[in-house]
Amino acid sequence: MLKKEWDDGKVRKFEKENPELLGNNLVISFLKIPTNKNIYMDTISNPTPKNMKKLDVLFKKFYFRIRFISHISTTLKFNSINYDKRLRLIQSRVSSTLDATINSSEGEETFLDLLADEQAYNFFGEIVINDELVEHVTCPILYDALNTLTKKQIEIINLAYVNRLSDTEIGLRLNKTQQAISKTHKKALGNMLTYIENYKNKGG
DNA sequence: CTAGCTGATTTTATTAGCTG
DNA sequence: CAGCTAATAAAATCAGCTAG
Repeated sequence: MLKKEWDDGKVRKFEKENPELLGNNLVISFLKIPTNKNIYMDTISNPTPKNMKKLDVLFKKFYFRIRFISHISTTLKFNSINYDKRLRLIQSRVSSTLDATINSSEGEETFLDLLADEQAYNFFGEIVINDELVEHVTCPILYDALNTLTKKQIEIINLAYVNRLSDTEIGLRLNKTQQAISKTHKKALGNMLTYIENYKNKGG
């Protein structure tokens, strides 16, 4: 490659006449990149429209990149802060229920620990999805309590807690009114509670 | 952008009364 | 007693808005 024929005098003159431009942090960063510096020297030494255009395009690209990175960086920071905020908010709202600790024969655990994963793996490593709540329950008392319910009650409990349907949706599926579902649902929970309380009172 | 407020709408719970 | 309905009360959710 030919040695650059730069006019040092012209460059010095230009820099003397434009101290603000050359003092600009963005311009300083731009000129730190060798390719940019070369085009800059070319353009000052030989300011043809072609050279000027080249330098202009190069600087625009450089500027866009800086702005883009800055934008992405700000967005990421902003989003991560909000994500964290939201997480803490959700945590503060639900912590009193499933995260509450209870005493069991296996020491201290939370209500969340009593629930098994929705997805379990069988002997062959295949995912098995159960649609029966009993299959998800690992707490023996809860398991027994579930088994005291009527067929209808179990059906509604399954649809409500496994299929995540609302009372209205269950009613549509079973051809019953929402109120009927709500009543049976409540009755089922009440029956289970009675069973568990009786078990505890007997010294379980 | 989020939290918080408000009014509208939807969902859930309760009640009274009926049937098998 | 279990299970159902209609009417209605209560609670939860949503959409739109504002202040910080």
